[in-house]
Amino acid sequence: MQLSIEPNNGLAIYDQLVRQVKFAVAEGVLVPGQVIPSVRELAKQLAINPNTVQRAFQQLQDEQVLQSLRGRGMAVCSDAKSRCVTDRQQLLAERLNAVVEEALRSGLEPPQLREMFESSVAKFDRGERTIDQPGASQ
Amino acid sequence: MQLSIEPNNGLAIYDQLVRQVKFAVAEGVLVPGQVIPSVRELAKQLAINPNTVQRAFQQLQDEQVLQSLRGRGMAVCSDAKSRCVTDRQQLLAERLNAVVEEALRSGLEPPQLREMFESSVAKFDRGERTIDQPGASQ
Amino acid sequence: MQLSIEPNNGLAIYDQLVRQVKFAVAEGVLVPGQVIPSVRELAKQLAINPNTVQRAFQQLQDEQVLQSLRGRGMAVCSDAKSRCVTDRQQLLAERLNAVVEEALRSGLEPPQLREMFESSVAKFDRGERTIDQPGASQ
Amino acid sequence: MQLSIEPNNGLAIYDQLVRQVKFAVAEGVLVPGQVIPSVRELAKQLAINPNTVQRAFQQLQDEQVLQSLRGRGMAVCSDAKSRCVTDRQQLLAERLNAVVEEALRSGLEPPQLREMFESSVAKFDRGERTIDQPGASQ
DNA sequence: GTGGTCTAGACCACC
DNA sequence: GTGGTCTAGACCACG
Repeated sequence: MQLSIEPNNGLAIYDQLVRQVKFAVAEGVLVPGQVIPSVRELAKQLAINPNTVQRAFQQLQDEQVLQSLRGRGMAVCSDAKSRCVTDRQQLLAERLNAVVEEALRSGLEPPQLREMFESSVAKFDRGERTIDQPGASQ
Repeated sequence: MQLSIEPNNGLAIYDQLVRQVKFAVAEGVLVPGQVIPSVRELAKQLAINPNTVQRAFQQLQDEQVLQSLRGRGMAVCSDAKSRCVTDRQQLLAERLNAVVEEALRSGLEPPQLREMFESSVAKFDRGERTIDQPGASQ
Repeated sequence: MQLSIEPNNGLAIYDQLVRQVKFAVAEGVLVPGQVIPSVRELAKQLAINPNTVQRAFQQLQDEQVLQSLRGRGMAVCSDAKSRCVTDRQQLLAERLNAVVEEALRSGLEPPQLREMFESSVAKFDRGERTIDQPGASQ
Repeated sequence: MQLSIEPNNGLAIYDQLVRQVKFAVAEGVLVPGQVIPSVRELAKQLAINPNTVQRAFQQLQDEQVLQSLRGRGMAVCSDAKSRCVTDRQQLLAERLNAVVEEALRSGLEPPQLREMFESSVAKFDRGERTIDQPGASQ
């Protein structure tokens, strides 16, 4: 698993962790049953406070994405994948809706908005990404 | 001018005000030179603290959208409109970019994303909006 | 007498008036005994609030630069000139002192400061002034 | 870091703080990356309201002199020094220009002004300062 | 009346 | 512990 945090991007660090873990599960990078690195391990690796990792794990446990295996660590819940997939879909849909609504309400015409949208897709295709994701193109 | 604040939507109140004023200027609801309602007036009208309004106005002054006329009130800067228009365009583009990038990075294929996008546009066209805009549906 | 006000230069309007009148007296543009334009006249001419002019005159009266002649208007006090001259000198000296002190305290060396000073003098000589003063160069 | 505020000197307290912090960065008293005392700490130390300190810090953040490290404090931006140095130079130049211009416009002749200037420099050299600077006389 | 500043005290999210 | 936001109420300078 490859996690990365961006301080000061407006999102809380623990929130970035929660989202990234969910995404990893949704995409199959993390499979149900798999034991993930310990709190201390991750904290050291990401150079953040262990409390912050702990908080993210707590939330993931509350949402039944992770479960604690006594003495062995945290593992991905067996039924987490479907939950994460739909979670992500819904989250994306909501955000997309919000942006589209604001754009149209502010007077932008659908054709212009469509153009902006296609431009964003094209920009991604050209490999302009804010965060590198090695191997993501395969 | 019709301002409205939504508490607890994640955005600070003063930030909501800043954005709404900028949008109003961008759309011509507020025209350059126009003197806007006083701090106390707006605070009473929106049922928030005058300091909060003051803070928003301060930021708008820093960004050269408003200017203070000593003893007379706050007025829209003469060259504020173009600034606000480009501001809004850029802000929307950034948010759209972010959503698109996240969607594609998480494995969604462009065709599916396009479908979601069109669905959002259609939903808006059908008049499903979080905030009513009287008469906007025709 | 030629007065001019610059709104929003940080200085209060009534203060600008006070200073300009004092300067005019110091330079002999206004001579002792001379009756100056009425409050209403000046207010209309400068497009400012009569209250503001009144306030400036009040202060000038307090400082014995102007005196009210019942039914005739405000006139320059007979002994105002010397007072205004020294006033101005002292004011300038204080401000110059303050700038020099801050510059030197912040580590700037006297030669460099001298250079800045001469550059300012030269800039003025070249006619680069923030406020036009027609005929001032003769 | 040694900050001090002078109430009622015409400048707002938060503005005095902003300037002093910038100066401290410009002179290297505060170095990039350094975490400065907390809002509450400074407020207690200077006997002013935490909100006032917070306001100054907010402005310094807007000007990219400080950055907030969530939960850890405020730190000097890595590229703040050069910005602060030029800021200060420019500010001093502007003030010097203003004084020189006013002096010359009011009829003072360059030689006399030069004399006043040298007198200010000499006064500083003799150690007459409004604020003590221990050891600065050597 | 207007904006600008400051204080006091509270609550929140984050580390 | 940290910074960030908000409220309540006060005082000032200005027009």
